[in-house]
Amino acid sequence: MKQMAIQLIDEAVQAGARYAQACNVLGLSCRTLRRWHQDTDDLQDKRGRVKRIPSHALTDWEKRRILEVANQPAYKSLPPSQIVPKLADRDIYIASESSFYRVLKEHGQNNHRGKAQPVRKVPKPAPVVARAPNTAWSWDITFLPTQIRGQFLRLYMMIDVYSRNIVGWEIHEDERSEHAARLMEKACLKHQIKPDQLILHSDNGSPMKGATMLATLQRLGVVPSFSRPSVSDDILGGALPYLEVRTQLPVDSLCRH
DNA sequence: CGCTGTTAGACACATGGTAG
DNA sequence: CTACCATGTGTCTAACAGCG
Repeated sequence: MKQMAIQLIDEAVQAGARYAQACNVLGLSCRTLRRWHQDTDDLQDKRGRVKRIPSHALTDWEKRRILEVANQPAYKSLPPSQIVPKLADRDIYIASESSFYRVLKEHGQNNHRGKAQPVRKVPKPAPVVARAPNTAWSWDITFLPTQIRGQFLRLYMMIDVYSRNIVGWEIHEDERSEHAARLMEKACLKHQIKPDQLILHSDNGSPMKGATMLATLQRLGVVPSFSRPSVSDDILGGALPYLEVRTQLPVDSLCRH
């Protein structure tokens, strides 16, 4: 390609054309042509070559060494973030933590070598929006200290998410799905909840998910909703709450309860 | 609730190449 | 010589889920 361009331009110049004009026709600068003339032994176009390996790239030997070390019994169950410092303690440096990750990934060996489970993408559910009173309730059990050290009572409390009104509460000595079911029944009766009117949100405690409670909810036509595992702000006030509140009430009226 | 392990991405830097 | 681009490496950080 280069050789052909040089030949074409030379022929044009011999025929009386100017270098600049001739180069322009081919879309080349004069400097490029002069460099090509100086460098006639290497006329290969080096642009866009697929593989250009920097001089500081890891060598095959270094990559093999990374795999070798990572597969040694002492290191085979450790992540690069631990292998690299352990090697450093022995005055050995092969490559950085990131390079270890890259090389292991390249060879399909980066499969959560440590104790932690791989990160799983849990899709965020569409938020439940409370736009009116008695459309979404939330409930939980709170430990109440007694005068006897180490002994606690349990406060079962349900609030209406929209108005923050306490819709029902009871105190018991233990955590049981039966207590929760009875409280739910009383609250629904008191507030005249109709089937399919209400969503009840809670965390994932055993009384919340107990068979008695779930059966009661089903009988009352209340839709159960649970926080996602390991997500602590799914109920109220979190940055991305599972349960959102659209309330028009003044703040001081909310604080009165 | 705070820490840990893992991963992806942003960024800086070095190197090697072309274009002007 | 400078500007610019592509690529590889190292460092740091944020995000996320799991764990104690």
